Amino acid sequence: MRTLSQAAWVAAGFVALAEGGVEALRVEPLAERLGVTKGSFYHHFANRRALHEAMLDAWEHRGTTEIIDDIDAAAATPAERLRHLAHRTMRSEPTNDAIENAIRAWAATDDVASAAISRVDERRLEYTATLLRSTGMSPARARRRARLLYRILIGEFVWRSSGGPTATRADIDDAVDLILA
Amino acid sequence: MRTLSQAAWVAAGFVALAEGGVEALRVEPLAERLGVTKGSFYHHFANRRALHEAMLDAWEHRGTTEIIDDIDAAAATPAERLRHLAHRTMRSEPTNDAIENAIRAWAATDDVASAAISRVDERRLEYTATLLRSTGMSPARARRRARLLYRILIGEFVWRSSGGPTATRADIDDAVDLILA
DNA sequence: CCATGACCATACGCAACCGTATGGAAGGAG
DNA sequence: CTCCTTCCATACGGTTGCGTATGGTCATGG
Repeated sequence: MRTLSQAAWVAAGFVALAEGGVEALRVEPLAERLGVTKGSFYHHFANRRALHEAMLDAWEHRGTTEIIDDIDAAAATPAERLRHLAHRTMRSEPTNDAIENAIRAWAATDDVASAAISRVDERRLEYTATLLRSTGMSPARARRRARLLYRILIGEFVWRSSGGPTATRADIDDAVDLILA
Repeated sequence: MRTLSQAAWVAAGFVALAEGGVEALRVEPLAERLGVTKGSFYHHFANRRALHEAMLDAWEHRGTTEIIDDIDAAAATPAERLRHLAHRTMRSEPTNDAIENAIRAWAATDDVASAAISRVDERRLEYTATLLRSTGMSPARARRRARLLYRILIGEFVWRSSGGPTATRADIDDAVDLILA
């Protein structure tokens, strides 16, 4: 007997989130997509809001440690790690883009989402600043340049998903060079 | 007798858009906010979608010519104009941030919104690239740097509205200096 | 076996909206 | 004054979705 779990609902939620934003996180459509009725949903979750918060939790965990570990493993020197971070952002899957952007847009009107994404942003930012300091940059400048790079990456994500151009390899390398200058 | 117009509905729509995103653009809540009933709405618009498109039209006109004219009038040299453009973005009103971000998020799932914002982006980008070329930069590099600056500005808008830090004057000046380097 | 709990279907009440149909008030044109 | 148009109120039907209540099924431990 094939039975569902909270995780299955969360996974389906991310698909819906990527396709239609937060407003697409509706119980009955999700149930139909999963081939069950909402009786199942309300067995696993107290209400719609509980799914939202479970999704934010899951995303927060994946959004921090996963990326950082991956980059640490893939490159050795700080400059190479920065480049890898930027390129990874550039060629991220469209679904990931859409999820991240949907959550960021969501955060504009939801305090819990805002708090979650702020924690993720802060960890990524601190990681980036640490890399920059490792290249010999002063702490204040490293922090400022990290914020700048982070703005560029957010801009790339958001612009791309609203019809903008995809950054080329040269674009990314140019940006990283400027950050390191 | 105080009577409404399409423009009044569009203006109320922008307030709602800034507060709650596209999903807040609902006919009956808007009517209540305006102190009328939806009978008025359906006199001025064929349906909900017509309001959406009227708003996109209005926003597209304001988002291009207005800003560019303002900057051309406020500063003379290309470098000064770039700096003014960046600072203007930095200290834009929260309401404008919210509207722009809401439309950009909207564009991820709506073709008409996507087309509108793409036209606005292209005009701003071309304007920025022209400024950069005026400083003696090569066309290809100017175009690339313009895209980079645009990513920074989008990142600033979006990040700020999702709980991120507001760029300081030093941040902005630093970024403009890098773009011009 | 059978009793219990996990998992889900079904059915219901309720609320928020969309869009339509219709009539009424108000002001100007003739 | 009368008619016509503009603008809006009221009332209605229909859809979508939330949350609850209740019962059914199936596996499993005792």
